Amino acid sequence: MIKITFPDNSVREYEKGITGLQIAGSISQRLAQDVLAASVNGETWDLTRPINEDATINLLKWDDAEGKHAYWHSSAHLMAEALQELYPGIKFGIGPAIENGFYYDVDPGEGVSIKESDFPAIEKKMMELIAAKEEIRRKSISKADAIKMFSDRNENYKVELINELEDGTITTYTQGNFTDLCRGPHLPNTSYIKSVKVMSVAGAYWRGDEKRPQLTRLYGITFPKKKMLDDYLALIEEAKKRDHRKIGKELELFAFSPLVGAGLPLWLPKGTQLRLKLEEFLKKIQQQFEYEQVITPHIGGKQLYVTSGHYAKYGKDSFQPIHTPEEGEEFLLKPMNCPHHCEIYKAFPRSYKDLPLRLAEFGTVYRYEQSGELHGLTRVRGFTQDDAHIFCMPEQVKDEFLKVMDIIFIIFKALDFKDFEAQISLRDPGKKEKYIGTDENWEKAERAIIEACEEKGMKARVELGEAAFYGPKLDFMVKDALGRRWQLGTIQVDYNLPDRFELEYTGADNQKHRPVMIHRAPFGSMERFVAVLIEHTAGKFPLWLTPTQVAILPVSERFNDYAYSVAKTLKMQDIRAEVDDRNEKVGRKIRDNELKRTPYLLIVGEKEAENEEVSVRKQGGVDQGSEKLTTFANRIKQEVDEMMNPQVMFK
RNA sequence: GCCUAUGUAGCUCAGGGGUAGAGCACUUCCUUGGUAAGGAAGAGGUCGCGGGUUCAAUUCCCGCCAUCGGCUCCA
Repeated sequence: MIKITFPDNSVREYEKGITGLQIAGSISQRLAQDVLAASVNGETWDLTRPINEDATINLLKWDDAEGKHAYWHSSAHLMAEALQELYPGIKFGIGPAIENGFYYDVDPGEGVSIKESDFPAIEKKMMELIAAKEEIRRKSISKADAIKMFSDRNENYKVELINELEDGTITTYTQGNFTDLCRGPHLPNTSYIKSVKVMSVAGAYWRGDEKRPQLTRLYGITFPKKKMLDDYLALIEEAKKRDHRKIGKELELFAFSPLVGAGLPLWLPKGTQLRLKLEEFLKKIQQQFEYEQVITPHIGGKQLYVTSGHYAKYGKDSFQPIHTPEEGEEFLLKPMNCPHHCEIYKAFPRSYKDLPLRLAEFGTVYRYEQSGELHGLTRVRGFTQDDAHIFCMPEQVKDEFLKVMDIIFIIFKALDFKDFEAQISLRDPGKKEKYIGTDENWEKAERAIIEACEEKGMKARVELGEAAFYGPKLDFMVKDALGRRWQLGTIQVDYNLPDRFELEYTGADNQKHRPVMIHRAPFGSMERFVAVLIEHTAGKFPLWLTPTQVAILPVSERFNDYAYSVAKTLKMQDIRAEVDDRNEKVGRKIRDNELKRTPYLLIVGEKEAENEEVSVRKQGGVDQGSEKLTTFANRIKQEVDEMMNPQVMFK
């Protein structure tokens, strides 16, 4: 007999060799139906794997991440099995469970491609294999046997994986005619899967390496109930309605033009109003934090970027140099603002009394992103960073870093961004050649970031190899409507550019010292930030961000037509109030659905009759009582002004 | 840059070798006191661009461009 301890610390005795599924059955029939995997001493196991020693067990269901993971992992195998049936000679790469569903990377063979039109056949085959209720069996295998087994089947991708595994830890899972190298865990059989959907197909490089073969990646998702699949698909449809590209077009915020070029957004009047409000908002905060605003040109001489190191690193992959009538003279579109700001620092001799020097600029930069990377406003080739560079003494770094974090928190709070993630990006210690600067400087900078996060008590994910090439960074990531992560705010500690530009200050000791530079952009870029803001609010921005257009319109017999034409000219959509005059045909047409979403504020009324009562309505048309037109107009104006004041916002 | 898909009216989309269709929106008129009202008439397109095949191409083929979903990249 063995002792099994449950999450509530209760203990039961079972026969040696009992399985998770049997334990679940001993508790209740329902649990035995719902359970998908078992956590045994903290390790996730198959339900059918015998337990031979005392153990702590947690039975995992759909709502447990690990349960769902096992479910989707088995689904990946199921899809692979279906593919093996449909595409003889197909070779398999890897097929993991992911956040929503799973994928499998496959090589269907020379000249064979799997297309969207093939999905129904794949789904049909998967359903057949489900109906066959194939048992999924785990087996330990020696490294030599594994290599032989997969070599015999020409599964060179799998063989490559096996070669990296340690002998004695290798397992395979088999269902029907399909055997896969896999750590598991898996469902007991294929019939657990009820509803399947192949979502999309994409190319994916083997092991994420551009230089290696490109495999076909099939994404899929499965559910234990048909309704759950329908709900999931409906959810995606809903999310697509929040797509900033769609809303940005509807609200006339921004546009693209083939003549201007891909990835070069045009800010339309209303989008510009929104953006300027955000910029003004940040400027006010930055004033309080003692930043100084600067302006620098959109181009810079080649030597500027040779000095900064960017030319060597990105020169070939950037917009190419601008030439002048002067022989050999070259300018580059600026891909970042730092070098310009370094030159501002160098414009004068600096004393320790001048530091920290905080130079801020809404700097527009141009980067030649790969064509396939462009994405709405979130990934563009010309964008404006809410950039600033803080030049400070080494002992001021942490304090300055913390202050920047404060600014970011203020912004996220003001805009109700709750679900952000923080990520500390360090360099890949194995690939030091990818980065510029000394080991000592890197270590100092990395330590400063980690300590600052600890001091703020902020949990941050640490990613190796994600650092910028000149320094480590702390990034703030926010998800878009479809759950894709985008980096917004960023803070980067840089010991390298000050070296390259030979920046100096005179210390209290009358000696020359090198300042440290902190790059930071709380929004990241105005383009990406607005995009994410649109998706988070579905285009219903907070009032203080809503560009306001206060108009007082005359009321007359022809009111309806006149108000309508004015509203149309102004592209008004948000009607906040209307004259309450039941004897007139009051702007019925204005409440047209199409007009409702304009980020404009409209007050209609008669200029002469300033004492006219207006009815004030909430969204949804609920009467909020009435007040004088002028009172209302003034109140709204004041309301908006107050909301624009950061001091009021964060009390 | 790579893989997949798409590109037809302002928007959402249908169609298909014989020089274009719907709904919504738009214009004019009529009707209408209520949160996406109804009717009549009208306007609107070089069917992404460039080649090829054909008597004839928006449709078939090739190339390019742009866009969607991914991969790689992201100073």
